[in-house]
Amino acid sequence: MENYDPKKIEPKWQQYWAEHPELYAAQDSSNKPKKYVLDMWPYPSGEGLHVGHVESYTATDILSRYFRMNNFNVLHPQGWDAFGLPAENFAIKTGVHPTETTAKAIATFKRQMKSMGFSYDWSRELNSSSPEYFKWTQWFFILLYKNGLAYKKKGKVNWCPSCQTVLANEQVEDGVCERCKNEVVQKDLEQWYFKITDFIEKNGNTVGLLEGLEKVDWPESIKHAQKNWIGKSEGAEFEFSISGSDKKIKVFTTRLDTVFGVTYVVLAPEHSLVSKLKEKISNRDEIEKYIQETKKKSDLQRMEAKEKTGKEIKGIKAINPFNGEEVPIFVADYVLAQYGTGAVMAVPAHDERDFAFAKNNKLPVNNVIDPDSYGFFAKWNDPKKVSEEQNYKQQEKDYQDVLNGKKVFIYEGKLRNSGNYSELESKQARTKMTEWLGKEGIGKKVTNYKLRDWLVSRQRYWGAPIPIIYCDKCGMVPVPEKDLPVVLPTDVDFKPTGESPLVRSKSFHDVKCPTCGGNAQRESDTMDTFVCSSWYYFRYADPHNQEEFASREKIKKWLSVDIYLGGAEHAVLHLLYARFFTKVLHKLNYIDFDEPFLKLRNQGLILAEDGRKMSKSLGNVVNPDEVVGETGADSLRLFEMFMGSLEDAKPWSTKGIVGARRFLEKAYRLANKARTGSELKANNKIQTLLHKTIKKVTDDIENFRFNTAISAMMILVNELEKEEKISVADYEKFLIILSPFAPHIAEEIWSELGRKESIFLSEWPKHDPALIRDEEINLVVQVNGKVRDSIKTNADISEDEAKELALQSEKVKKFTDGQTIKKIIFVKGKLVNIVI
RNA sequence: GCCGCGGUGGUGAAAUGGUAGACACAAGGGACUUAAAAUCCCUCGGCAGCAAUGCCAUGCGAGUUCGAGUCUCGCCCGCGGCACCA
Repeated sequence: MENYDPKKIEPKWQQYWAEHPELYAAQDSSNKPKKYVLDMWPYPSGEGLHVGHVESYTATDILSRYFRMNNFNVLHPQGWDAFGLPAENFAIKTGVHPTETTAKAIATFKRQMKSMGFSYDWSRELNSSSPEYFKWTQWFFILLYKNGLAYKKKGKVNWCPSCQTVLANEQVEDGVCERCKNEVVQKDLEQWYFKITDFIEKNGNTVGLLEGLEKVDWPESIKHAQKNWIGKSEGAEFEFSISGSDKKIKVFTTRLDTVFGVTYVVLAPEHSLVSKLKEKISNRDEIEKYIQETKKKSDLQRMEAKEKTGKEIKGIKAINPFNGEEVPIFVADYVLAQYGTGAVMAVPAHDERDFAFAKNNKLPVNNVIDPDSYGFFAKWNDPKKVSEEQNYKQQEKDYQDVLNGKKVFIYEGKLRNSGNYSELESKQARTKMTEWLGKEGIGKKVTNYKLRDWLVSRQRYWGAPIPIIYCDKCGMVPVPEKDLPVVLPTDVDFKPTGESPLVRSKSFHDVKCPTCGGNAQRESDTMDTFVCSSWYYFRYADPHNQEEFASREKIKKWLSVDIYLGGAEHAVLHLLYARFFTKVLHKLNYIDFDEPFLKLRNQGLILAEDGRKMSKSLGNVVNPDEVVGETGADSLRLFEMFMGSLEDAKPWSTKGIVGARRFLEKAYRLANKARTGSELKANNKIQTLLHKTIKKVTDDIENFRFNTAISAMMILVNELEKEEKISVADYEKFLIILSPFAPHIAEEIWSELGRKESIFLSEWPKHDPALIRDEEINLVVQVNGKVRDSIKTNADISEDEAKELALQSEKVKKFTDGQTIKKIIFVKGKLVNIVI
């Protein structure tokens, strides 16, 4: 055998695999059990594949190959989330059409993926920017539109001045654009929305977005992020009447139990009542001025302002229906117009924000929850924290401060100063109070959510056109299915103007109405690229279907996705939207499942060698092409899996990769020692280790612990190296378990051994339970939990024998001599602990 | 502020409540070589000791337990998510 030369063997086997698609193609007509193993499809950026891509694609490749060898019919496709701003921005700068840029980037990505030996079924490749694909994206839009789930609405929206387009709430992070990091401003615009809020809770037979999280195997952090984003809060809505007006102020609260502590009511500056009550307001100018001022502030400024500002609306008062008290009404920008009713009852004694505002405006603070009743002192009573008397005095003072309204108390407890409700616990009080509201007809139990409908229209070119036509006579008309796809025109000027570039394309914009044939115009906005990626996993099941987005039969065969891998940054973006789409299809009876991704894992970030994020500007990006060229794809695959656990962030190490390479070289050289059975004596030690390794690697793959699977194989190889001869049968078993990790070298050695068929047609080896049983163990002997000796003995030594053995140990005697032994703990096959 | 995840050698990291540091990188020493590379062997958490060995050690402090990196509580630090959501 020659030396291990990945430059030679890797291209050779990549070509072989390209010529033998039957090795990895998903089989629509097979009866074998299926596995759908999916990567989040990448945006084909001009920069090419990142080592972070390589990490997660290697993981799914290992799983796919492993499942195939375990006799599963595996669907493992790849495609391109090809619409998006970078290509369009590039076009603005250079005039090169996005179609061209995208095609080039895809070619690079695909070449790089093939050079890694990933076993994708390329016959199912998708490209979201191809008309064959976005025809169905448009079809989905119309499906939603026809079912009342897509609608147009004017309202406050997020506008990115740099990207020159609106953004969904999910695409705004800390007030800045998720893409370009510029500050987002609010604009009043008419835009398209998808009714994602219809699916927060159960919708017909379709399990909602919240409840559905309970049954999927996803990282807790992602589930949490989604729950958080949906932001469910249960409370009550009820009305304050206004003295001297028949208008009412509707408020939402989760703390109805504190309603006797209301000392004022606040309206958001945007609240419609302010203008409706104009005539009654005596300080109209002052209020108007305040509202204008807050309008000037961006959301970011409003959030950052620490002072709670506001103005009292003079001339009117709100009446607390529970006690008939008249309280002042304020406008203040700490109340959000978009949430709840845009108005709140303020209870400074029991809410930090109200407390801060009340202090600023010298408003009364009325305590209505007894802090003593609900463990206010629990914290102070902890003897570890406070045993000193001076702290008792502090407690006393805090207690008095709460009662006197000098301190805020936000916890629940027993009500006081609350009329008939005094002495009730918070929870009980809320129930009774809500009942009373219902009886009086002034309020009810209400659940609020933070999640808003998904804003899907974008004023950009490089996306799927929204298939709607505006007719002077017929109004809004969806493009008939037979006319789909609505393709992108080529006569456009890419320069962003705040309108979609499509507006200025004559060939695109003017059209005949499909209903009446009269003059009409096309909708010129395109769809958010997240719409394209909300349904692509269906298309892989049936990628060439001309009649449907995918046939029911194929969907039934392949979906749901069994294993889904991708970055955590999609926690509330793609992963939420895709679940919404699946739920819509379930509701409309296209499919019979309502969660798209059963098992989700996030790969951790691969950081640069300096521990910072890889970025072009820092010049610390690792290019997979270079690594493959220098060390080989198998080494890169192996090393990325070996670096640490899949889900953790970990820094790249140029030096570290040589460990992977050395391991492969050792494995390769072992072929020289391989002999057929008759030349060998039975080697129990090797047999045991081999079968333990098979078990460990199998378990580890199933549990995404690729790093420890590799170290187990390293241990095996280190041991095999010490042998003069090894059995071919044993060696082949090792090659098979290595093959998902390092497919090229495994194929190469396999064929060197004289095998004519691909190693990937082999069956995954099973460990022999009889062989992995240890005959001998090291019995650990502890004294008071400290290890004092380790005695080699047989594995099924009895309790009495073990204790006897332990007590005889000289090392142990040093510690036990002259002591009374209280007891002896025995753990079978493991240890003896002598307690003195 | 709230929620989630994490903190282990020089480094990346392993450890069903049962020998902490497997595996690998780096470093040091040695063999082979005219020499280098490659390869192989040895050492490699800290302190003390020639050694046997002992003590200390998984962010800090307590607790549960025969026994805690692992479980509980309280802190500190880092990363991520949410955040004037009433």
